[in-house]
Amino acid sequence: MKREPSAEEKAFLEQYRPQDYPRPAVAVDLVILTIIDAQVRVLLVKRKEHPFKGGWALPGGFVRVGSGKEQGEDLDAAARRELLEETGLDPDRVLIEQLYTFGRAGRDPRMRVISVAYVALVRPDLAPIVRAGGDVSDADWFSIESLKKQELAFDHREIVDTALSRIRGKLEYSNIAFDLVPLTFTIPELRHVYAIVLDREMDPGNFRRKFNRMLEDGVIERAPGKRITASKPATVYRFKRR
Amino acid sequence: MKREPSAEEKAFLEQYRPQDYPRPAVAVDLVILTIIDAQVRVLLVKRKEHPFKGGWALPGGFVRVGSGKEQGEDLDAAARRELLEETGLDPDRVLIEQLYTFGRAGRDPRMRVISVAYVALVRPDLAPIVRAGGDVSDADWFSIESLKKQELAFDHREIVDTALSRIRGKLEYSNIAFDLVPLTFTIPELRHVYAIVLDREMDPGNFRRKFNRMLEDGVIERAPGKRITASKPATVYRFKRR
DNA sequence: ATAATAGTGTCTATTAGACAATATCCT
DNA sequence: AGGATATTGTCTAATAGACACTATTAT
Repeated sequence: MKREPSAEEKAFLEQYRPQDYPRPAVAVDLVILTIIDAQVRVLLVKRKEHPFKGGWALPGGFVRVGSGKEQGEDLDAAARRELLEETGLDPDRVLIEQLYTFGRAGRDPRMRVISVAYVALVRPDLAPIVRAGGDVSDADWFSIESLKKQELAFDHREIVDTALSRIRGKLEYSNIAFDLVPLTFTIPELRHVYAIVLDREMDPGNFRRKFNRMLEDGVIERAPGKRITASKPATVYRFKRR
Repeated sequence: MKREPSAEEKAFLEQYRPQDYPRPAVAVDLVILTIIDAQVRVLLVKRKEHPFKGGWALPGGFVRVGSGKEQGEDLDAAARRELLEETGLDPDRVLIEQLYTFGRAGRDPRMRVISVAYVALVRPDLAPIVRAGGDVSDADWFSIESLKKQELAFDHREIVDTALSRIRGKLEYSNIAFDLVPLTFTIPELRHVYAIVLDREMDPGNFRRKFNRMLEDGVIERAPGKRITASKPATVYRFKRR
């Protein structure tokens, strides 16, 4: 929106003082997903402070809001900053997108907190470096399965569920699967990702046919080499982009 | 999340005082859509105050945040309240759902405002009563076409575009079309809604076949009477729910 | 040689789309 | 009777799923 404010409007803005109606705190929370040991995993951090001290929660933090002309950081920037801070991962190498905004009154007992949730997909070859960043005991990749028996802080379970449902939906009609697989991959490996995320077997033949259409569309291309497996080696491909 | 805080945590909460880091204002903005005169229309209101005084903007307002134990209203509640206040429409009779959260720094020149945008679909038979609520000159249904030449306040054009793109997408795989049509409708009427929203003609025969599957699935049912038209009258149906 | 799985082929059912043909009502 | 459009029918192409079959490698 590029426009030139009128003189009158400029004057208004000069003398404008925000009313002190109570304002909520605004946070970004991240659902950082990857695949480790054939399981979908979400990164959780152990809370150091009340409330839910010692409990597991999604990584996140408050959005930086400046004062005066400096209004602070964009929401996306806050999400990317948190990703970097909490995992050490380069936000440019990770798919990160806004998920949904959770703002139920009382979701944080301290005060009114509105949380803009983001989902991030981390390629499994990048996931191991995450631990290196912080104290191992303070962050861990929880499998979705184990989450069923794990209590989460705040409404973070609901946020995780929303994220999974979103990712499962997008798997059908988008290319996000390529963000859950190393830079080069075989068709069976990609198929496993689908099977793991959707939690159902995919027919190898039918999957390959779908995949071949992507090849024809130029979305992916062959990469050099073959992947050695316990049986017949598989052709290696790579996604075109990045 | 139902849980019993420990005594220590209770003590923590008792003495907790929110830090006075600057906080953003949080608003809900509504993209209220309907169909009038065979055009998709969005409800805009004329701004009474700076900035953008006299300009057209999406209806909306700040989320009510309490202080202390009273944390105020949920985001959905705020959206429903604004809908009622700005249009007089019963939120229970209107499809309303969260769209996306816009929080770019500088999007409001006064101060940092994070806007949780909602989309609402108003059945065309309910749309006329909207005017009655407020001053006619202060609110109007703008056709999408006319919006191209109409400047909007803040980043509201981006919000409207996001809403339209969302609605167009959902038209393909959900039942939202029934929220853009009167309680009873004919197949051609429903087809016109698709054609208007997607901005392309729909083949009458093919559309009917898709529609017949909904009939078989029990999503819709025949309603009494026939719709008299300029030519052959059409069978009347109704959506099963509400 | 055998196990395992990569990769191909075939058949069926479903759905979208183009388009022709018929039915029914208003004027 | 004629115009308009609701409604039905037909054909083709694209896609998904079930499943049989062949190919190639490690062991």
